[in-house]
Amino acid sequence: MAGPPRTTYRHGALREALVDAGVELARTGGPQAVVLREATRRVGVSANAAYRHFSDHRALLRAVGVVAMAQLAACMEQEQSRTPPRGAAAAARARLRGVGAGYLRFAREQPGLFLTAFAVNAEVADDPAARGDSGLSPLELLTTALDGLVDAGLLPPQRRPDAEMVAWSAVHGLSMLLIDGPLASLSDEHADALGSTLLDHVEAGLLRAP
Amino acid sequence: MAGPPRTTYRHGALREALVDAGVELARTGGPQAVVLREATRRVGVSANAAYRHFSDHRALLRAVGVVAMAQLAACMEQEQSRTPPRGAAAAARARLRGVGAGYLRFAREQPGLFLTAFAVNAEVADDPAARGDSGLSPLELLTTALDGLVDAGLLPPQRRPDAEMVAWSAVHGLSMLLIDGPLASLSDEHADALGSTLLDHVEAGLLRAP
DNA sequence: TGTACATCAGTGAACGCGCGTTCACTGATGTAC
DNA sequence: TGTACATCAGTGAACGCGCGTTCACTGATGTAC
Repeated sequence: MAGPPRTTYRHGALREALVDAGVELARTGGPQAVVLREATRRVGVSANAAYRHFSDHRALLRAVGVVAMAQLAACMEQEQSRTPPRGAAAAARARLRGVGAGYLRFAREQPGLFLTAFAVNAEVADDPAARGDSGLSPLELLTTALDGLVDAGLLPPQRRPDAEMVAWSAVHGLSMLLIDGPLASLSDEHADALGSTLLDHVEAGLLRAP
Repeated sequence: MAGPPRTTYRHGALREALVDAGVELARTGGPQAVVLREATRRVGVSANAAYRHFSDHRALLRAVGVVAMAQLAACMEQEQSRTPPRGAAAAARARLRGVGAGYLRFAREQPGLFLTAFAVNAEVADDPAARGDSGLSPLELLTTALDGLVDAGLLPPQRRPDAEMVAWSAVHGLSMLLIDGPLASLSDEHADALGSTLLDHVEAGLLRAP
């Protein structure tokens, strides 16, 4: 983790190294585990060196959260690009599906980062680094997908305003039940199946006749 | 909080007093705020006196969680008894509605206790004190309501197995978005309306034709 | 090209804090005689 | 009814821990002459 002892007096890329260490801490133990002293320890630097690059502990956590948020967005985009859609309507549905599937997969595979992203959500919403390859944040990916469903004539426009919240709630709730909650001990197969079923329900709920 | 200084050497009901203090801490600051030393401080007792009644800090948190869980169940039951239903089908639907509405209301009105109940969820599931007046736990209230929908012929039996998870996810997810997340700054009116809409969606999703 | 110097990213030690937990103890209480 | 006594719920002090943060500092680096 700390690598070979520095020969140079100056580290050269301490900020990045601290963020990396912080990401690893968050990955393993969630936002609570992003401890400033531990990050500096892992990088092999004195504790107060962090203050050259972060105003305080929270700023480090925020930087870690930005990375987590970007990874979440990337996970969604990756899921979206898995099933090449044929036809505009199918493509629109697949885009929403990808958003949900990516969210669930990230929560399940990287619960620590997922919780960290959520923990700093409000503070990093405007950060241009908290985005995927498309340049969109997780929320923007959802918004775009829902807009696409309206454009395709699948989602009744009067249902559009609440659609974010309905879809996000369902998917976020399942994520939490699977991470912390009563569904934490499920096998991956069962969890995946549950995720699929949930996404079916969300789709059916949104796309049902008005 | 601490009341008048004890005249008797023995407290007499220290366990209850510590749980009460813990509940107040949880109410204000969530599970993180349930600090053993602070609870003893509020009761006006030395820190280690707690160890006469709890094996360790976690045991105190668990006891607080049991109270929170019972209050959650009571909130659901209260919501269920609000609208007296007419007709078996309407009654079955109202029972599910009450479960969801109570969950959302408790999360919104007592976020600290809500998070505490969730935090100790697995550990207090079997505790007979973690129940409402009906003797049912929150999960059992949900299960019972869903069974009632099947009995009333409203919920297709093949959808029954996943129904808990679908309903719970939606409602838990919205709760979290409202507490911690991007919906935290909503007005009560808007939050209530959102809750209603979400419950409509859940119902529509579960009860739609097979 | 070589040297003096300002910059500023690092160091090492220390701070105050609050936590959970353990120790040997004390004294109010209820009970047995 | 009065007294000796065992019980055990409390006390007070201390422990080790790890945290975030601040202090005065040092020395490698790049730049100006």
